[in-house]
Amino acid sequence: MDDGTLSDDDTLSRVRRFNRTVTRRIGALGEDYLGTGRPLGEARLLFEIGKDGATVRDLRERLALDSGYLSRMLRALEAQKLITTGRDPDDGRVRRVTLAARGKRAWAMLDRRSKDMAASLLEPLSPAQRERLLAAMTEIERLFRASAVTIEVVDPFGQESEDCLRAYYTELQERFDEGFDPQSYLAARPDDLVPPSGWLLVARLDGVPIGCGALKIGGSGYGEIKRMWVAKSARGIGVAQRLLDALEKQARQAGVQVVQLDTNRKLVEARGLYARNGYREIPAYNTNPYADHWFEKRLTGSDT
Amino acid sequence: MDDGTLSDDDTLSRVRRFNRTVTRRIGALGEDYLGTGRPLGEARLLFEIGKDGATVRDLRERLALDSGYLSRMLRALEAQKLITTGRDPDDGRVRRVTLAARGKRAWAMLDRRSKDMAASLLEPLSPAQRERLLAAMTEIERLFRASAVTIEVVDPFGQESEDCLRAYYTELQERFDEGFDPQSYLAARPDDLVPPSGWLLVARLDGVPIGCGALKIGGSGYGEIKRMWVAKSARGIGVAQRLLDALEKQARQAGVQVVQLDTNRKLVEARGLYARNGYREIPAYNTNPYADHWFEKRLTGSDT
DNA sequence: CCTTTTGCCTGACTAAAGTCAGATAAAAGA
DNA sequence: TCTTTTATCTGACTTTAGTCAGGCAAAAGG
Repeated sequence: MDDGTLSDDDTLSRVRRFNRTVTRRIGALGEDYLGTGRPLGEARLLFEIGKDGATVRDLRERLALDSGYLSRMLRALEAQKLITTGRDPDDGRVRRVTLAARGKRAWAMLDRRSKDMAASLLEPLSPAQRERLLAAMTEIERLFRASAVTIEVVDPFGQESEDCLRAYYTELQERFDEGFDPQSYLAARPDDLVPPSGWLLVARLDGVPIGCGALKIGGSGYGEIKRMWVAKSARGIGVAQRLLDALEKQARQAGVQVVQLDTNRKLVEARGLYARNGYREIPAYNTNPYADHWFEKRLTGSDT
Repeated sequence: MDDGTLSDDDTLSRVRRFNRTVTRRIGALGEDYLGTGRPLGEARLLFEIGKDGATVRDLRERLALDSGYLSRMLRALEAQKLITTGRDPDDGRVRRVTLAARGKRAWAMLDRRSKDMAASLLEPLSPAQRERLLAAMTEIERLFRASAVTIEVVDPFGQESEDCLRAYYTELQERFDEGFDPQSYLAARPDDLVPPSGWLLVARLDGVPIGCGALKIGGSGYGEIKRMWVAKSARGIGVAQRLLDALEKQARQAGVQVVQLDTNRKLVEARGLYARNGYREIPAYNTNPYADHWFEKRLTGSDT
């Protein structure tokens, strides 16, 4: 439990300090936002509607606003002739909001201000400093994304499971030399992934599935890892590692002593991941036509 | 004017994206702040009062609040028995605010939440990722600080001028082998630094002077740079470079063709700065007892 | 000692932000 | 078809955040 790094007070205060610094800096910009003479709420709303317009439902979700409140603000914007609203052609309940000419101008002004603000942050810096700032920003964003990834057990019959599986198969199809035919593949059936005989984990970023991994319990202390997949857009931030950790933890809890898995020679990153995590290559333990390598790992004392 | 880097749309959108990402992440914390059931303003105030208490004047300054508004909030906290107030022993006009027992508990809770939040950001990351996150945060803070530094012409008879000069002299005293005695030093007199016969520039960070530099106009196209100083706490973020740039710009505008300056052998960074900026070492042009090196630079076509 | 200045407080406002309980109409489901 | 759900709107509120004009007392300056 005592993690050393996490309980380190200094580390935490570093993070808190960063928050303070950045909020102050960005708070100052927020005021600039207001510099348009419009209340912040309206400005944000206007900005969020964007050039292409949006549905009210979408806005409500994106800005996390009370539906009544949003409706009122929209009407205020309408009264100022900044937006026009109309029914959504596909669903008569949904309203579509579009920027009117004045609204487009207001939007452009907000956009300009936002750019100016960003520029004013860079302006006093030397080219070298700018480069370092951008690099650090990119790094922070990546790591914030990484930190926002959650892993959860899901129903293998659910929608998300299906979406992940389809994405997984599509990827295999693209990458395998021999192509990929789900029919001939030794897939785990959804029934095999219902606890306690198996688990399907999904990794999400902002609610959207971006990876999965499954554990199938076999006989006499054996377990098999299947369906390891991470969306291209979310690679390089340690999602696969976390999925693997979670699966192994789950396996341990289920009394599994040896975890096995197979993989294709084209999936190099996967092989690297398994090697890093102490998986040893073993002879084929199944006849999966798409498998070129078979691995196993003996799980030792629980470490959590 | 066309800077290339600054007008680069991609660079700006990078910055804006960072702002969005971070605000969202930190906005989520703001709500956590609220998770205490207290309005944000009160929570911030309570937090700012801190374990040691604070004077009302201090709070007003730190949180940039209207004095009436602050007073009202304090009264609200008092009504909730979170704080107690009393006169400042040194100045009967000033009021001191101290956390009462309940206030201390509330404060501890806010502190806990803030820590938890920071921890929850780190928790999903691997040790290597954590390290990189902290490094990037430190870098961003440094560069934000750098970007927040402003440079302005000030009155050489003013308070800030005096403060800077004293700090400058103290530093010289510490660093020169031979010590430093202002009396025997060939200082620029304040009168020499009043435009248009001279300029005194002060660099500020959050309103606090952290550096200065002066330009003294001599005869026949000559100018001399004096009083170059940057506070220890603000070194390594390019303040001296910016001061030098500003002084040279000022010199150009004043028709100066050659800038001269002297410096002591112990001020190595300064010598490096001048060398980097095209200053050539020349024979002694004065009899300053503390000078070991004399430099000059011929200013060419204006570049701004 | 008298005038200013400083620090804090009060009263009287306002605007922004947000909540909540229905009402209404379209779409989906049984 | 009838019910239920979903998407939005309206009206009636509250809370938060903030401004501004004085007012009073302590301290500082002359």
